Amino acid sequence: MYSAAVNVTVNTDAEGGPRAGTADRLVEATRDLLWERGYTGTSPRAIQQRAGAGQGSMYHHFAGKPELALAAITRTAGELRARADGLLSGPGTAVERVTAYLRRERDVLRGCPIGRLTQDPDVMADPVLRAPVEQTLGWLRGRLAEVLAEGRANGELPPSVDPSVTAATVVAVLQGGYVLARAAGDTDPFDQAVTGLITLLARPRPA
Amino acid sequence: MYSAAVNVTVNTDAEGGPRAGTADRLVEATRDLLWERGYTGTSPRAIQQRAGAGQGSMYHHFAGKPELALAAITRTAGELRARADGLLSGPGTAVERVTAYLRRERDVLRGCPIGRLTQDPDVMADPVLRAPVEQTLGWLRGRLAEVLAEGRANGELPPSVDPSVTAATVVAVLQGGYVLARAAGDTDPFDQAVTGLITLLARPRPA
DNA sequence: GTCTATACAAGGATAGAC
DNA sequence: GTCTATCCTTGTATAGAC
Repeated sequence: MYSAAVNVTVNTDAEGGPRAGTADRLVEATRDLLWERGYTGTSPRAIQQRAGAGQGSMYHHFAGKPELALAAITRTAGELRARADGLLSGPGTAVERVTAYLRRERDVLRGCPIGRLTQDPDVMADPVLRAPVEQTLGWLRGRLAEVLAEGRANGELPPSVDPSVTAATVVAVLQGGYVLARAAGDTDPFDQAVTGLITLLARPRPA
Repeated sequence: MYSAAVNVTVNTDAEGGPRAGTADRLVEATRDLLWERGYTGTSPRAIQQRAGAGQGSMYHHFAGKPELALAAITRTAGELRARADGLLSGPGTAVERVTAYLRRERDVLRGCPIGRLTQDPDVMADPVLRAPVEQTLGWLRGRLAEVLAEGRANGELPPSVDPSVTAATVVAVLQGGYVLARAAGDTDPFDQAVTGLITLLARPRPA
């Protein structure tokens, strides 16, 4: 079994930066590769090459591929959560904050680094690797539901808009928007999906 | 280069059925494995075992993994399109047909067999394999846009509902719903995402 | 901590017998 | 058409020297 904690030399440089320690560089390389190629498509060799580390070095810092993946996924999940919370807990009305989150700048054609893991059977089959994926997306739906509930409470949104249900719709539009954009090789479908949702959400209530 | 045409012995049995020809069984096995494990995660060996065919047999019928994958993807794309069109061109008002399509029975936890290929870098990197993915999802958006345009024309939907834009939203909710369901290990988030969308779509227009 | 050597299964395919 | 033998590369890791 491998644990969530990773031994990383204390390092004042930014994570993964040019002067980062070897362990950090390995984690950053793994993050990139998981995002691009998924778990199955990512080999230890490829990680080592991208990190500029040797075989022995990698296995000194990490027990193997699953442990490295866990470190990578955990770090990515933390960042995703922090950025989402920054916008959803920021200034503005409820609908404005949800809109800001939907419209925030994204690397659309690369897709969601957490959502994509959902398609990786080896990740989903391993409870340890799966947990951060499940938790992150679960948290996001919950946080969005809170904001939507605010909006309903203060009359921005009609009573027909169930917060939990609508939160699922919002996250689904993002995750699905990535799929459409990648299929089309173009960010347009993503932007359209988001625009369509915002239009439906912001439509003035029936008098 | 491999082509889209596949030599399949004329066979009165259902495709992939118990008495299907070897070529058909290979294609069916490939379809299953692509759906479950993606392109990178699917080996020729695994295909042969699932199809009950030997090495030599497989390479007699197909030039290699990419050609098999193309046959599998093409068949899956055709089925997806036929089923969607059946509902979208069926009876009922525009909103009813879109709702019927959204609510149709699905193997939610397995996800979309076409959408998932979007996450496979080796598929997306190959124009031949990529084309059916791009076309199928593009066609679906277009067909939905037509139905939504009908709905707007006859007053079911308000003028604010742009058909193309909303079609992207509809497909995104489905594709993203799969992601959420798989992450949660539960079909609920999918159903919620769909319900949320239908609620927003069917909301009576402001007087 | 990092390097090199070694190991062995699996991926992906070809050759030629039957 | 199908089977077996063979081939080379890559995936994933261990062992031990430096």
